[in-house]
Parts: sequence; structure tokens; C-alpha cells
Amino acid sequence: MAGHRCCSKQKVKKGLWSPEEDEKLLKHITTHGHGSWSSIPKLAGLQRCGKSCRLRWINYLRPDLRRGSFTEEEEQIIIDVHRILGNRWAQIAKHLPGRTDNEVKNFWNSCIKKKLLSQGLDPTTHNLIPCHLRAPNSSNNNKMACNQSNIPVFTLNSQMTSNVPLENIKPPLLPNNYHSTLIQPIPTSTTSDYNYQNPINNNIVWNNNIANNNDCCQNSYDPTSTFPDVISSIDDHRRPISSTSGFGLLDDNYYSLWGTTNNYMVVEPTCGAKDSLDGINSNKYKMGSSSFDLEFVESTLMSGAICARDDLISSMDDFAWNFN
DNA sequence: AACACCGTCAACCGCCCCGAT
DNA sequence: GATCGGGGCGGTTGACGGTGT
Repeated sequence: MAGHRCCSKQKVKKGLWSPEEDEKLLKHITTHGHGSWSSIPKLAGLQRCGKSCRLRWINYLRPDLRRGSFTEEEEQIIIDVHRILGNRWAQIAKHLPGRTDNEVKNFWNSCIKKKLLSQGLDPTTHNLIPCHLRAPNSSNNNKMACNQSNIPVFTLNSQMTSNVPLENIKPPLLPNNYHSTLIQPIPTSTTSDYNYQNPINNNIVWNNNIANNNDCCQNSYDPTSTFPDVISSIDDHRRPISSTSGFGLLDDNYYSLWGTTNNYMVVEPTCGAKDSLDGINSNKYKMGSSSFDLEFVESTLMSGAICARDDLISSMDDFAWNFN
């Protein structure tokens, strides 16, 4: 096999790294920095591909790496973030200081995946696996989960295909008595203004004036918020479902479909709230509860609610939750 | 002891994105 | 706009060690 372009011209060594090679690479990078990876092999006196050097540094030699097995807390973080982002190991690893994408990926494939399956959960969707599709040697946990429900908690994913009119999207199937919302409009001293507040940390994540004045004001209002990092405008809230991805939330009167696009966080009120989005002039965002039901979101909604079409998957990069 | 099987993990491969030319 | 090279990423492979037969 020819190998990668960057090293096709030179004779390169493959396979495990020797301690001598590690020492050469470590010494070179600590002295000179890595600069251009493609030039590293020559400068460091290594018969390796630049990509191989980069990988060895990132996955093994980097001084800030955290060694040892994953803690339960780390495992939970991986599961939670994977539920939102899918197999985006590099993104997931960013939530775990000192861990690499390769490490997270291996841990997922060797441990977590099996654990979820043994609990009757689909490791891809995090939904409950229907009884008839489960492995015959199901555990007790499996059976318990099976008794609770035969249907996925959330069914929006299957509806989120291209070019489906928003009107055709049915509200997700959720348990009764949930009064949850992820966003709360807070009137400000300026009558025409209102803020949208992240109920997790009370940070203001968006203000309608920003959207009115600037169509694309990423992070300009609350750069510290991770809810999500990129939030700018909802002024195009009528965009069709084909250009959004997101998840639904049930309210007593309507549900909102949230979505992310490359630059936008879109809020879509659909049932009984098809007129204006102006929070100051309508009550459509006056949800039933002022408190944020974190457990609900974690255990139920997020189990299957996140949905993103393949062609929009990159827009989910910035979609991250911070429960701290 | 020998072998098969399995899990783990380091490393590679191929693809994609992006900036430079 | 097309091409190229570098960097980054996810999927996959294969070596290796542990365990069971």
C-alpha cells in the first residue's frame, strides 16, 4: 500500500514505536515545538511519517495526558455527550481533560457499548431497544427496561428526514405532566427587549435585539455560555424542517422544536403558536414551569431527542451541555 | 502445555476540510 | 475555480496479553 501522501515519497517505518523513537520525538518537540508535522521526521531524525509522529505525540507522549482507567464520572460524561454528538470522539474527548479521542473511542467500543446493550439500550441512538430485537441472553436489567416500555421514549428521529414540512412533524411522545422548557424569555427594562436565559446556569444566551440588529452574532452576548456556544438568531424561525435539526419539547399547549444550523439556534413553536415569536407580545414562551427539570432532560428527553440529519451534523459541534 | 477465543489498545488508513498557490 | 498539501478525524486493523478449554 502506498501510504499517505505526506509520506509516500520517503521510506517510513510502521508499527509500534520504540523507546528510542519516542525519546527522539519527545526531545525534538519539547525543544522546538512541533511546528509542521510533515517536517518533524526529518528534523527529529525519525524514519516515520509526519502523521505517525503527530499521532504518537497526541496519543502517548503529550505531557498533559491523563493515564489510567476511566472513572465512573468520565464514563457518564462520555455517555451523556455521545447521546448528543454521536461518534464524534474528538468532540467528546474535549469534555475529558487529558483524554484523547482514540482513548475515548476505544473505551466506548470495548466497554460502554456493551454495557448499554446489556441495559437494553441502543448504543447508537440511546433509545430502548424493542424486546423482539434484543439479544436472547438479556439481563435482568434488560427485562426490567423491557417491561417499562416497548416503544422508544422519543420518536422524533424517524420523522426528521429531508424535506418534511414542519407541520408534518408530530410532537414527540413523552410522559404526561412534564412542564419543561429549555429557554425562558425574561423581559428586560427595555420594553422591546427580552432575554433568553439558560435555565441551567442562568446565563443570558440571547437577546432579541441582537438578532434584530445583526443576523449573525455568534457568542456576542454570552461568550462564556455553553448553551450552546453558537447562538445567534431566531429571526428565521419559519425555516422549514429540511434546514433544521433538533429536538422537541412538550408543553401544555405547544411544543418547540429546537434546531441548530451552521450559524443558528432555531426555536420553532409549532402547535398553537404559529404567529409571532415576539415574546413580549405573546405568551407562547410562558411555559408551565419556571424550573428546569434536569433529571427529565437527562434521563428521558436526551435519550432519544437529539436528532441531526447527516448533512447538518457539523452544526452540532457546538451543541454542548454544561451541567456544572 | 497447546490452542482458541476474546478484549484491549496503539497505530494505520482513507477521507474530509481548509488554506495556500 | 482547480489543485495540492497539511492537519484532523473516525473507522478499522492487528499485535498482544489474559483466560478458558
